[in-house]
Amino acid sequence: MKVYKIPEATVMRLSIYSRYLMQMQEKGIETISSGEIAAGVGVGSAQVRKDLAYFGEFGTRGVGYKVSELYGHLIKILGLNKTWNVIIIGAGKLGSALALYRGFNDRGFKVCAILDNNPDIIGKKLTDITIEPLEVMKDRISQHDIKIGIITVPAQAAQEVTDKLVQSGVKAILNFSPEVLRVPAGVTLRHVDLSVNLEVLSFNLSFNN
Amino acid sequence: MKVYKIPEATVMRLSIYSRYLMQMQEKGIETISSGEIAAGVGVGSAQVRKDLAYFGEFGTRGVGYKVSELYGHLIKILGLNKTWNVIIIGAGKLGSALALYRGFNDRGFKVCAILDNNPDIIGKKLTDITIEPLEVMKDRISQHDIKIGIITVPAQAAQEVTDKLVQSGVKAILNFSPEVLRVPAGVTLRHVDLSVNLEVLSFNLSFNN
DNA sequence: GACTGTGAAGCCATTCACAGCT
DNA sequence: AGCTGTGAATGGCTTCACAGTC
Repeated sequence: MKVYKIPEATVMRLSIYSRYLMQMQEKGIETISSGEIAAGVGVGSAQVRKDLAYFGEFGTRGVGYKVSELYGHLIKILGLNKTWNVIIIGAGKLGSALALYRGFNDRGFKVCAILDNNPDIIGKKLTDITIEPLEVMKDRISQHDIKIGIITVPAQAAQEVTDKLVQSGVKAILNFSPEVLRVPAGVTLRHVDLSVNLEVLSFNLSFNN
Repeated sequence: MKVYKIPEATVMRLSIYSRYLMQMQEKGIETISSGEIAAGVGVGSAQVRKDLAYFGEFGTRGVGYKVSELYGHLIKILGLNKTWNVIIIGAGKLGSALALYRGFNDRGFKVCAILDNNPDIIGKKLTDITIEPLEVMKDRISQHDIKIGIITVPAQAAQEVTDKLVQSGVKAILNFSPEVLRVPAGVTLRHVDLSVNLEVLSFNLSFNN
């Protein structure tokens, strides 16, 4: 375990392996090989073993991996052996949809607050949380010890919101706005660019015929 | 008929460059250098030039690029010089949010149909389109010559819906469900895995301290 | 002097292939 | 015999550095 930098692609695959293992566990499967995991998630078996090798030796030669054990390791590696409180900024359609997305809860992410600056929707309830104004950002973040923020505001507001989140102590940001954001060192940023994803499809359709 | 293989990362950046150029154009800027584009979107200037070099020589040495001209080239490269009709399968919160997402319309994607199998929401109107049952899939796809499908159904329904889309003539799929999908050769697939994105953040928060 | 276009170098992730265990 | 773990080979994207052009 003498590793500095883990490839991001590896981390994403670990997340996918862990979900696959959860399914296998529910099916009652107790032992699994790298080849079976690979077939299940659409990668090569050497890739699976290499990804795991960054973090230790979890298998038994000649046998494979114990599903529950490997799953436990992956959950710990991914930091999912605790609940992460999350704040969403932007309570439009997309922000509201994410706030109610079950997939987050299932994996240990809890949306504790959703903020917006539109007076027309402030006060509206989404199941158990209420849309609040941006002013409460700092309070909610320290109150719930929030480390992760999700941005679903329009492009022109995104950098300002980002700065406020960072200033309030958030350490990781998932950006759904179509804007390239800057964060200081020490803050992790990921960009889910919806239009870019469709445009890659458009490119492939246009270019390959 | 692939000529050269274009890295996917390049295509994604081209999409981002094009959006940045649109902004610069609106600001009235007529000429721009690779270094300015690079600074604007957070990459290196050599990267910008290499990305463009896959498709031709668009600049003038010693000067830079004409914004409107380069923008036009990128739009054509990305296949955005036409309108793409899109179908969404799954009219839950996320599917509805995507159906109403302005960013798609702004870039030439038109959501023509949104389907679901839940009788409680079939018939509901989202602005100008109405939620319809899955049975109309094939009709809508041929009627609007739809090549792109977006999947926002639960995991357990995703592969079945994918197969139906492919069978109905869709050639590109954007998958928002947390499920690894299989498509035949000739169909492009992209996966936007919301949980994976949060889990990468969780990993970074856990691992780097 | 400034900036593009590009071969070469560097770097990083993936795949191969096999030694090592069970 | 079967499967993991891993050094070596491969392949591919990014960065460098500079010749070419305005």
